[in-house]
This record gives sequence, structure tokens and C-alpha cells, in this order.
Amino acid sequence: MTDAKPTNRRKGKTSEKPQLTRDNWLDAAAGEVAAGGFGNLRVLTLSKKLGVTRGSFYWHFKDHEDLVVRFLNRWRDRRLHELQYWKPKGGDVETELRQILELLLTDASRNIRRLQVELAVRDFARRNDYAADLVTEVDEARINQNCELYERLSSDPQRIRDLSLLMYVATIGSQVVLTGKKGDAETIRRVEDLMARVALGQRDDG
Amino acid sequence: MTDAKPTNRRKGKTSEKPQLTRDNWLDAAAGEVAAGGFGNLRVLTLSKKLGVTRGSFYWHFKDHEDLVVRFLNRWRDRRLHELQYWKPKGGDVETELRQILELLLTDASRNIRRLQVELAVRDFARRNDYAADLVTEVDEARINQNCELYERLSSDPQRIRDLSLLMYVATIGSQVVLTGKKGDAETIRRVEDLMARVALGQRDDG
DNA sequence: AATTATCCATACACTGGTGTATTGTTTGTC
DNA sequence: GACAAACAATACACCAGTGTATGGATAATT
Repeated sequence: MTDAKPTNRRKGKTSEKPQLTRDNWLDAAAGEVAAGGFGNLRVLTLSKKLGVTRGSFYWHFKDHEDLVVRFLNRWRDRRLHELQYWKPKGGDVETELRQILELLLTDASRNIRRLQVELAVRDFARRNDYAADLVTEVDEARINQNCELYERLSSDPQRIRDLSLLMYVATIGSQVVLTGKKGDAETIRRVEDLMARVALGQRDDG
Repeated sequence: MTDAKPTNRRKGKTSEKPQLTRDNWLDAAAGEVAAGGFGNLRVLTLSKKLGVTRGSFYWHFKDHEDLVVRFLNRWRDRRLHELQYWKPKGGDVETELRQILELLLTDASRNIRRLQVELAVRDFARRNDYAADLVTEVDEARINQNCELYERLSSDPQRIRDLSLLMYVATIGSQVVLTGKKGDAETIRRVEDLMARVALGQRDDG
């Protein structure tokens, strides 16, 4: 629970093997989680992939659970922190909305590793209370954030919340349904377009 | 892969223990999958919960993979078969649409075990090709089904598909985001309502 | 009644994972 | 250069799970 010092001393001189830091382990853990969920996060295979034995692991972490908790904490912190940059500085309402949706959909599904981790965390949250708390924390923060952005679209606070919620669940749903095939980009574009029209309250057909 | 005979003989007479059938095993497996995903599907714990030893299991199934494949097949078959009953017989367009959405959202999240299994299958599909195929098969069938239902809302086939897709991803997203707390019912109702207005092309605010 | 098919128990070998204790090897500091 | 700290290797005990072989029990069939 107590995040300690960075500990990244030995990189000068003639160091053959750069000595692993705890963040290195967490990065590798992200790979495992992305590939096969939290059930695939084993310290033995992790050590092999890092080219060391488990002796190193048990120096950086107390045990397996310690790794999981630290991983989840880092995930939460990063997701909360990145919201800081979700400030579209576009001009009119429509382009700003487009930027939001692009941020939510296209941008989110671009680096698939981040997406894989997110989905894995969500899945893990269904059977782990601590992870569940972090997920709802992140969800609420994101929805609230979007509410601020959607304030320019309506004056009714209830409608703003509903709109933000709908956009969010549609986003998550898209990421779940689209399984990485090649038709995804086009589908994302369509959903994005339709959602924009929804938010702007337009219709093109009767 | 080859589904064999039902084999449910001995239930007459004075049978103390009803003798397990393969479907009994699959039902129990559903419980494990719902509780902890496919990573939690172990034949040892499964046997314990059924009150028998693994000797029984290895009579009904070739191995662990055989269980998983049969489980996935049954899931696919059932999800495809239940689409048959997704025929709202309501009168006007709006009530019919309401029925669809209620079927997708409220009804789907009512029995949470089915939902848990669905989400677990989706998660498993991200690292198992066979499961991924089944999931896309079910997804496409459901979206196509909804297209038929949405045909009364628009004449543009492209808009129909987009609408169906949006409704579907919003549905899935809702099921992923809502983690079973008590505020869910209200949230579902809101999303349902907003989606109805979206589909009907209405707006209540400027 | 004898036999056969069905279903389950028992025992074994094997694999892969965790955690711990101990020792070894670097690297920084005085 | 000595010393301590940071990092990693080795070896061990332990457990949970798979799969297989074989025997036992029970119901169906003849």
C-alpha cells in the first residue's frame, strides 16, 4: 500500500544487465494482464520473461497479492491523472463534441494494450472487491468529467448526466464488442458519428 | 465436438444419488464460470461441488478442454435459439421499441447469472480463438435480429444498422459498467429512456 | 442369473505454481 | 579497499490441479 522511493540507481558505468526496478515489473505485469487477464499474472512466468528468477520478485514485492494491489493502484492513478488532459480546446460546440468522442472511442482503441488492460481490470473487478472499488472510482470520475464537457450542449443537468452516461456505456460497449478484427475502424467511425448526432439532437430520417 | 446421446437412464426405482448427466456438469460449470470466469473452471473444485470425484468427470468428458468447448457450444446454441422469442408483438412503433429495449437491458440484467456468464465468455474470447468466433457469431445474429425490429423506425437501411449497432453496444456497455450495486435499476431505466428517444429521433432540449 | 454397459472411487505420476531461507554478486559510499 | 545495501540465484518444502489406470458398484439387458 505504501509506495516507496524510486530506486533507480545503477545505470551509469558498465552495467550489463540494467537491474530491474519495481516499475519494470509492473510494466511486464501489464503485458501479462493484457494478454490473458489477471489469471495469467504469475510471478514464475513473469520472472522468465524478465530474464531473472523469482528471487528478484520477492525482493520488490511482498507476495503475489502485493503485486496485484500495486498494479491496480498504478492503473487507478494513471487513469485518474490522464483525465487532466481531457480538455478539448476546440471552438464551436460540434467540433468540441467530436473531439470528446474521438477521445473516448478512436483514441481509446488505438493502443490496444491499454484497452486490453482496462477490460481485464473490469473483468477482475467482478470477483475482487478492491478492484471493483477502483473501477467505479474511475468510472465516476470519467462520467463527471464528460458532464463538464457536455454542459455546452444542454442546460438541463439531468439530460447532461444521461447523455454523458449513454456516451460512456456506448464507448465501453464498443470496446467490448469490437474484438480487434479489421472492420472495427469503420464501425467505430459510424458509432462515433451517430452518437454525435444524438448529442446534438439531430435527425436525418423519418 | 460430437454431441452424443442424452444418457439419462437411471432415475426410476430406489436410486439414492441421481447419477450425474453431462448437462448437470455443464450447469455446475456455469456456476463456476459466472463466479470467477473461465480461469475458475477447474474439474477438481467442480467435482467437489457436485459431491463426486473426478472419476465421474473423466467419464463424461475427455479432458478439461472438452468441457470448455462443450460449454461454449451450449452457450452459443442457447443464445442463438432464444432469439426466436425476440419478437415483440406490440402495437405502435414506440411501445414495440420499448419492448425491444426492455428485452435488451432490463430483462438481460435481471438474472445476473446469465449476465455473468455472458461477460465471462466475452472476456475469455479475448484470448481464445474458438470462443471469439462464437461471440462474434452471437453478436452478429443479435444485431441482425434487432435490425429487423428497427425496420419500422426508418427506411434507410444504413441508419437501421447504425441504430441497431448503437443500441447493442450501449446495452453491452451498460452491463459491463453496472457492477451490481443498488443504483443500477434507476440508471438502466434512464439509459433505456434516452435510447428510446434517440431511436425515435426526438429531442426535448436545445 | 449372468452379463454388460454405465457411472463413480481410489491411487498414482506428473506438472506448474507459491513462498521462504540462504547464499552470492553486484554497486554505491565512506 | 572495506563495508553495507540493493538486487538476484539457488534450493527447498509445499500445495493445487491435471490426467490415467484400474477397480468397484449399480442399473439395464438378455
